[in-house]
Amino acid sequence: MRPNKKMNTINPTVSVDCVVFGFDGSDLKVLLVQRDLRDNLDIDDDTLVLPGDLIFEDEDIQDAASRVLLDLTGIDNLFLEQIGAFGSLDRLSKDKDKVWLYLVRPIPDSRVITIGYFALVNIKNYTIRPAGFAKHVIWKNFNEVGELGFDHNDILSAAITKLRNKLYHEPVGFKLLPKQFPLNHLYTLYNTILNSKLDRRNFLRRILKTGFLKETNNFQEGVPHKPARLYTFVEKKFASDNNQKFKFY
Amino acid sequence: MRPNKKMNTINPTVSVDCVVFGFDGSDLKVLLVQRDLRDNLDIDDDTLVLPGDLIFEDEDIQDAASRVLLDLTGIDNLFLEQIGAFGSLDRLSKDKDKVWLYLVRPIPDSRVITIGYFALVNIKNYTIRPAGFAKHVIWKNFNEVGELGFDHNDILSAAITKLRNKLYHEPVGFKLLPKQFPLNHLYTLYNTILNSKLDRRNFLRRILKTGFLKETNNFQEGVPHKPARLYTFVEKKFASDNNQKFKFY
DNA sequence: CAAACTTAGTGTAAAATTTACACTTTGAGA
DNA sequence: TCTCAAAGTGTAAATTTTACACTAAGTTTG
Repeated sequence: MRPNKKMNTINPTVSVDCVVFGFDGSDLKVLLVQRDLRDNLDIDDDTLVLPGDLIFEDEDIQDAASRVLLDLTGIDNLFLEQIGAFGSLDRLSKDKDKVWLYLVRPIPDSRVITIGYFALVNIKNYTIRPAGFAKHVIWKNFNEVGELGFDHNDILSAAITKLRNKLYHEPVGFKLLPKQFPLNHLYTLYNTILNSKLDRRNFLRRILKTGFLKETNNFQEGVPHKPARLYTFVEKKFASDNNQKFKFY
Repeated sequence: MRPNKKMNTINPTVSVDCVVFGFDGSDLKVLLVQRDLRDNLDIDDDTLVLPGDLIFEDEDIQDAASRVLLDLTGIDNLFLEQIGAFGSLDRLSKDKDKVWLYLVRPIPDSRVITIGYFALVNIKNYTIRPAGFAKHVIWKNFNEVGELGFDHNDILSAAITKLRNKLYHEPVGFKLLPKQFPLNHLYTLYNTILNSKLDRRNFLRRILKTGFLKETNNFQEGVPHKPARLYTFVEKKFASDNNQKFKFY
């Protein structure tokens, strides 16, 4: 092993943690893992945490985040954006967290700085979960998230703030929906995430005026009422229009 | 030395780098250091870099950024905000960067992830620089920044983007100006940083309507024309008004 | 098959905001 | 006292935002 070649060894001082948001049509959801089940530990600890892991020495940080999500959930190649670095000195100092660290980490006392990422997924793509994941990966309603392990509530707070800001300035809502969706789903999504009650007609008019939506000739199926027309997001249009003044809603 | 007590040892894998913006009345400036002079190296390398350093094991990241700025410039206690983590695998791989690393770093080949911070200062507070700093610390016009060491151009890009966004949504322009300032300085600042040519009357009206400015009974002195009235920023008013829809200009 | 139910889909007028635009005033300096 | 440079100031037209409620269409139930 040559000195300059780091053979995929673990970097014990830097980790990534991912906030994965989903939307089920009425609630905003976050992907969480129960760490004792994930790591096959036989301890009295049902703490939920964000999916995350230490990085490898020769691994790009964002690649590490992708790897974690792929390993854990089978979700590949998704929209990922950095939230920031979290490095408080006491971020690993809760008692239960220490127990866990001593059981699974090579250097349990190491100071670890974590880089938070956030992702938006269409939750329907992941309702049929590979069997192995079912036990320890859960979609939790954002509003019902309790105390998480480590400093993960802080990371989650930063993520929701970022999501809300993005919703105002970039067309990201679509990432939480299927390719084709009725406008009312988008409307509900905005109201849910922004905690608001927007005027429906004004919302529809404005969202259409942006030009990011294209109507299809398909309609909802299997609904017990008049089926709504489905729309798609016109991905191309955004990059060009990407000026500072853009306000999505 | 007890095992859990890390006696202020250096963490060789995590650093901080700071983008300090200043405004001299007509140009946006960035604080840069010439690393060979800073580190007393007798090498053929006049590369400019952002002020930065490795962190200590028992040091909060943001505290590390503060320390760097205090050590280097005498600037204490300033507005600092995280930009994000930068960790590309090749961020330290330019030839000149490697030479420098081998001369000053305990573990020159270590993979280092850096956390970027950005700061806004009133440049006038720092024109009288303590003698020791004068040689290697410079205020460079933002538009004239060339190739920096490491990945510091990337960090700078992220910083300017962040600054421009903040200018739209938060009253941060004041941090770049003295306590009392004429409105035209603020106007020039916006035009300079946003690369725009805003309508002057509309700008003044809107900026006053926000309620964040209070007129004083003081006027410019020593100017060869009608002295303008000076205004101050009413710090308190912001936090309360901090709603999502706020658009500063 | 008719009635009831549920959500889809649609327009307008008033209010508020934004935009474009140019001349007079004031103090300093020559 | 004349000149210069920036300060300071208003309005009308265009655009955007807001508030607001009924009809249409498909599904289900009796």
